[in-house]
Amino acid sequence: MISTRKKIVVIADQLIRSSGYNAFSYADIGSILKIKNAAIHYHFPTKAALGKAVIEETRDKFKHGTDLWAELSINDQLYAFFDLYKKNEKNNCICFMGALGSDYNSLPAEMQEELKIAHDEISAWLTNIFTLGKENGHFNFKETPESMTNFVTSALLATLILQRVSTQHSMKKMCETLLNRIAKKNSYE
Amino acid sequence: MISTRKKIVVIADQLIRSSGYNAFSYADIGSILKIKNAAIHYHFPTKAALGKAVIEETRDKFKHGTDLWAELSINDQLYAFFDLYKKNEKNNCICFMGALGSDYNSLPAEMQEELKIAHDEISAWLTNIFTLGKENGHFNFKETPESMTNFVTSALLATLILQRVSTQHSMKKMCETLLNRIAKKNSYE
DNA sequence: ATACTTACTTACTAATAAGTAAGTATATTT
DNA sequence: AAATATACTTACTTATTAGTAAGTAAGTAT
Repeated sequence: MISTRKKIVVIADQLIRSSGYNAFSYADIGSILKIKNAAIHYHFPTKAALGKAVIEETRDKFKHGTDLWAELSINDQLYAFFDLYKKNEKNNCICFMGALGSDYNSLPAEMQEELKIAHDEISAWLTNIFTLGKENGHFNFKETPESMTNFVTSALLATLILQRVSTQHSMKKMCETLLNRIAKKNSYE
Repeated sequence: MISTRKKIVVIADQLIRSSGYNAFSYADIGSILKIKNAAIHYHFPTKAALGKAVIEETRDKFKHGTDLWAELSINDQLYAFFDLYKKNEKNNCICFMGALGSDYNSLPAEMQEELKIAHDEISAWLTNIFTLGKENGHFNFKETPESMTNFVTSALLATLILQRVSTQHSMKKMCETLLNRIAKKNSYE
């Protein structure tokens, strides 16, 4: 049995990533869950608190997910990371960083801070993957791991956004292009 | 002397790219221009019409800009394109495609259509640059020009967004990385 | 001189937003 | 059995939103 609180966060997350933070209201969530406006305020006094909770939940999920991948090979961990974006593509959602980063200046301060922390955590994880992959010879690229992290997260974030505007953007193709640049041999797929 | 109509479009453009389409109101524009709400409605009956006008203006500026570049070398035209993003970086603005693409599902239909046209025009121009550059040997990359266009526009769009969230993203570095991948020799800067 | 257009202002409406105060039913604790 | 906490609903407030109707001052055309 999932708590109402949890359900609210899940729906808010979907609304943020499909319509944007400033485009959804408590009424949208209420009508989906068949509860009143005030019930959502009971769990999250302000919209900022709800927005922050969505980012926290995303951080938790990422931490939990990457912990589960820890026993996989470096290659497979990178593929698993790519799969997160392919899943978003399938659900017609952009990633939370694309959704909230583009609205950054209109976000409440507590969400801005939380978003920065989330970005740093994801970047740190991916940079570590690239560092290890380079050390043990699985990966072969000239740039620094940090630079490659910026490169890859940028490409994946933007591909989700641009898919809405044009049919020519495909996550599968983007992942292949990225892997060609990262790995010695493309053993993916 | 700049018309009020033009001023409204310029300010709306800045507001969209700094705060987002759903985060700005006619009141914001009115307070900047010291005119009343209704005066903006006189020029743009609906917010959708204003939003559409902003995209049309951006299309015009791009068309005009690229026409002026037509006599430059292929390399210099690409650098000029990169400079558009560096200018945005300086003004602490994301690009209109990043701002409106991420809010795509909450945009009025007439803006969605206009945005798709704008994307196709920009993609077509850049793809042509890559095609010509490849043909005459200035560029040297394995992917198709179309694929490279997706790659480059994604990287530039996302770099502007992610700069808000992290100091580690630099447009200068991203452009260098991209040029390393595009050109035989990096003659840039 | 009169009619008409342009570019507004004043003064509003209806809808929606986030947020709150007070009450209620149900379960849990003491 | 009484008190308390949980998870809401009802009913509201205040602010802001996009949008409109009617009026006006200044210029332009006839």
